[in-house]
Amino acid sequence: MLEKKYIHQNIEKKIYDLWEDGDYFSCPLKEGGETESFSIMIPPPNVTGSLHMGHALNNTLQDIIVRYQRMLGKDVLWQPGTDHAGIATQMVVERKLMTEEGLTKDDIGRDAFIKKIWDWKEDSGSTITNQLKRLGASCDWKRERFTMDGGLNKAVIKVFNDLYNAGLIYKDKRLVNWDTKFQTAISDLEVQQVETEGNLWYIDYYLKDFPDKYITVATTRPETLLGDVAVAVNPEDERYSDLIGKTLIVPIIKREIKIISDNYAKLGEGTGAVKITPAHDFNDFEVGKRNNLDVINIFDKKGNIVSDAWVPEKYRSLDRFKARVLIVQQLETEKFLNKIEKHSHTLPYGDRSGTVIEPFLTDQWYVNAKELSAKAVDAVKKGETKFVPKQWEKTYFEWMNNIQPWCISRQLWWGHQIPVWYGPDNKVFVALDEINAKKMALNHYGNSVELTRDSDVLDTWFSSGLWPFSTLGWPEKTIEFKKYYNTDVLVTAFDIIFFWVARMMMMGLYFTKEVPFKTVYIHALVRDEKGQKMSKSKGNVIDPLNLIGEYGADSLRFTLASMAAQGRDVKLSTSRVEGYRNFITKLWNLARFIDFNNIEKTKNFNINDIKYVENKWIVQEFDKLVKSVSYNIENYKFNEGANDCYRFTWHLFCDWYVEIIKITLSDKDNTKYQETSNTIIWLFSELLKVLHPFIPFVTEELWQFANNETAKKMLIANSWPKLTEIKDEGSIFEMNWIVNLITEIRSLRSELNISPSLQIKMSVKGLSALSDSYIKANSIIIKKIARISEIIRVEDTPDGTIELNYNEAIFAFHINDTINIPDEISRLNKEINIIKKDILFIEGKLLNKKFTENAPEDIIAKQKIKHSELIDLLSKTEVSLKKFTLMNV
RNA sequence: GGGCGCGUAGCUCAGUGGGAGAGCACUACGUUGACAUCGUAGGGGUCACAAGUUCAAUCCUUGUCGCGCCCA
Repeated sequence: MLEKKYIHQNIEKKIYDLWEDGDYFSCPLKEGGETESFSIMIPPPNVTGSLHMGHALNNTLQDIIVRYQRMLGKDVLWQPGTDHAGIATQMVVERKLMTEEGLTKDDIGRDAFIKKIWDWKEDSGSTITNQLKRLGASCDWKRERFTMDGGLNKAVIKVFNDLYNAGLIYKDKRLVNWDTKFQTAISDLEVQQVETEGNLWYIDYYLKDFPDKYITVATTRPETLLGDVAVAVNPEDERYSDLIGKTLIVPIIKREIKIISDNYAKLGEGTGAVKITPAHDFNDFEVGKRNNLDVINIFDKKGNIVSDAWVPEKYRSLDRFKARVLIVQQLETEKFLNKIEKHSHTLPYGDRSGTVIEPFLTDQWYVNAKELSAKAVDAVKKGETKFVPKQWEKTYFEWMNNIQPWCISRQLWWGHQIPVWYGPDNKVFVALDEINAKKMALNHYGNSVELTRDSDVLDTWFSSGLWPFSTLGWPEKTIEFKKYYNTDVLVTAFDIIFFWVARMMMMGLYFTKEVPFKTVYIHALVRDEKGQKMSKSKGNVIDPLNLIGEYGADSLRFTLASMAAQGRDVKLSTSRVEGYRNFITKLWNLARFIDFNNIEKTKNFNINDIKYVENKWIVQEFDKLVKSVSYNIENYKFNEGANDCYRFTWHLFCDWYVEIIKITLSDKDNTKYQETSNTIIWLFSELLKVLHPFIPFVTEELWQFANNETAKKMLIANSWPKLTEIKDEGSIFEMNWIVNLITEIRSLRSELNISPSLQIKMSVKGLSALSDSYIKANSIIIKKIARISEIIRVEDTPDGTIELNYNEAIFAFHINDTINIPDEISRLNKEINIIKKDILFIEGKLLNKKFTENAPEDIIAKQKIKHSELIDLLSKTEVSLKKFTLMNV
């Protein structure tokens, strides 16, 4: 016997262990070409991360796809793993080191610190993968990889060498986004532009040769005047045209700088004159290059003012924000400050550190991304990789076409150390390892010299970019690589298109000559119920693990799937999860109904042999479901697939089919019993298969119940349902006729406030032969569900009955005692008015020549049929009304 | 400034060139040995606004208003 309730807490863990113990997640890796393969690479979550709603959605969708493809019989690999997340991980371990031992990473040194990180990874690095298991993710855990694995490191080093040798990696001195907290370069994608209320300071720069004349420049960063090398004006600006080439004195430091003409100074903006600080502004850097200006750096790595001799003593080593205050004070005292205006502008913040990012001049390694991007763009244009929904291609092209050199070096300790060694004269040797570097050095210098390895590491995305093939053992020519590359689909959110999709496309095409995935499915972002991005600072985070704990993983999965409409964000509310939890319960109770009736699978039952109408009807409806769910999963319409499942299970199977067959099942001697009991257990069992990708736990548990004796394999390893051979439109029509009739009777009863407990007699007039056969065949069903005591065929409907016009017939209900004549008159009048309005509407169309001339025939025919039906209904309803009017006299 | 998307029931969202649907919430009633995490029935919508295309527009086009996101 099944438990009275589905208690997910007791079952999910048990089922998951059974799957793992039975090795159901491992890719079969069948050699040869007979079995079609299907592969997905998980977007590796950050190793320091814990499961949030985005992960929950992302992995639910992947799991649906993967379970479905497995059931189709394909050789499926879902490759899991985590990303070493340079800054984030280093930050976590640094913090831990400080709280537990009171030490900084510099106190213990690089090697010891890296060991600490590995220790941490050993202890805590599997948090998120364990959470994915709770969600039900059926990844091939035995193949789990980490972007810092030895094998992946080998791939990274090879890629660096190859790209360097091809001239696609180079060292350059440019401005980078500098994080003063972590003291490393970061990607511009890791910089958040934040709208900030600030000031615009107007500062007077006096001319050297005309001490009473000055130019006023406006700046949001007065402290950078220490690094000023020019003031630019627009060549068209008449106000300044005679001043170009003249010398100005920078306030405070008294540096002499030139007034230059450059289009960067905009005519209408501010005073029209801008100070140029090439070392601390991306635009100024370009102006400096155009005009051959010096580059004067005023900050150290921490964002403090440098302590060079030329810097006034009181500013040396001073924090950049304190320096600003003091410099403004000094400008004011010395009368250089013209005015201050409120000004809102955007400031760059590091998304991990939360500090203001500085443009900073450093030596870094770059990948010539422009060169690599061309093929990545072509591949999408040619359709080798398709974006779903298609609109995201635009975003991809937009970014790819404006791609900047990719800065790949990071001044961190945690990551793949750059395979570059420097000779005593800073000569660069790029090699696979130190031994090879030494050989190269020996060749170059003629004697052995001391080499120093570049201390920087590579951007995390440099290694994640290789993920689709490095996880398969590349650069070795492994059978995994042959079988599973390229992958079928990448499932991810749009915010990762630039970070990751673009990089995998570039790296994949360069190194494997193939696109890394045939499809990129971009799903929504999960927001809270008000549509706001979930964030810790807003406190609106819904923890998926809490939801799993309360409602079960299946409920959460089903909710996410049913809300994953393409091109729209998912606004999640717990009431929704609760609603779908009820769906799980409904399914459970369906099983209990079968259980209660002691129905078990019998051998030698062939679904194609069934002959009773209700069974043929529901089986054909089920075939429709199978087709539709397959289509919807294959086309990434998860919400529609989930809703199909919901509708069929609840509103067809439970609400109608089960109710209809209850009578049959209550009597083992009923002629329909054998077929019907076989059909329901067959159907239930097949339905579990269709639901399994969405709600794997409860379906697996019920599968055990439904297949007691016969189940050799767990549900996860069973085949997706095949369509039956039953094709009988008549049975569908008949059952719809019955269902609609019952619905009408129920409506009428409710409208007339007839107690459900009251069984009423029903007279029927004017049935066609076909309808009559329907009534005959299904009278027991009608009586039971519509609460009818007796069905009598009559020539004329008796007086004192309430009449229901249904298709060609009239159904009259004998409720003399409780009848309320005035109420019935008003009910009929209301109905007549509605019918008349409908008739007018349709006649408006049919009398319109333009409509009859232009509209397609089937539409016109439909309208005509509807019209005649309405006319018929009207006349019959009017007859009913007349009878009551007479009675009312 | 450039780009993308969204305004449909009280709320959260589907959907379609031929009289608009779901979940939740709401109202009334509870006959039934699967299910009160339930059942039956019901109320509730100028499909943001305006113009255009069309025999026909919630859907296509354009514009307006409001909202969100991405990029600079």
